Amino acid sequence: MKRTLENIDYQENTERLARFAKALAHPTRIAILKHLESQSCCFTGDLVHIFPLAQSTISQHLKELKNAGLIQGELKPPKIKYCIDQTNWTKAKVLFADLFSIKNDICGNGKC
Amino acid sequence: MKRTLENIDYQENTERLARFAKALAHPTRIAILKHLESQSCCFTGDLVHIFPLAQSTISQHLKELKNAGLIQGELKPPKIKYCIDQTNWTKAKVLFADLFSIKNDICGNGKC
DNA sequence: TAAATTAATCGTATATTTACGATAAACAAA
DNA sequence: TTTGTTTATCGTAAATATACGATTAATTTA
Repeated sequence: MKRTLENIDYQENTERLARFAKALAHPTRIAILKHLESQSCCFTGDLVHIFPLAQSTISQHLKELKNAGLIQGELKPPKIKYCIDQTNWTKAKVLFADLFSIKNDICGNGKC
Repeated sequence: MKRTLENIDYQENTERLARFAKALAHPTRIAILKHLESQSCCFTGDLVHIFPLAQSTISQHLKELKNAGLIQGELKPPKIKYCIDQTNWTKAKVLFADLFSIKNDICGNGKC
């Protein structure tokens, strides 16, 4: 970015969808989410063993997923259990589905 | 990124999904796609009038969408008509739907 | 209390992204 | 041929993303 950035006002959903997409814009994060889905939940340490990445790097990816609202962490001292945030996960699912289904609105008024 | 980058081998679909997500990771590009869907097609110039961004910036966003395969340009000298690339658009739709539907596979073997 | 375990955060280096203006290229129209 | 229109590309600046190792913080265990 540079100088201005204009601060364009996009539709709320457009902004939200872009944020979700950004969180999904890295293969490691997609893989983490897939793993969370299949295992329902997991700890940071599990992921450190699965991926050939530093613990701090995994932690950073988890932070981004958390900031995007796609996962949530539950304290299980001394570990932290991460799970999909079902509410936002569903929200994201709907937003993506909407984007890809516009084409089906043949008459362009949302009624068909 | 830095030094190593490890070059982790993720599943083909994971990589592809991440690339699509990256293309969608900016509100301007989402808005461009929504506009393309509603209008079916449009010229670069149209977008320059719609968004308060420099022509070169719009062009750059279009390039990224094109590189991701989500849109394609057709020469209509001296203009260029951009449309959704239906093939890849469908591919992306399926990949996102798959990601968000893993949860429905309750028994974890893809059979339910 | 001391040591071990777990995960976040800090500091840092490099790559990529995003924006702009300026220029170039392709073509139509005069 | 010259001019105007349209869009891509170049060069550049600033912000963000991605990776690492080192450190810190919280809690359990010995």
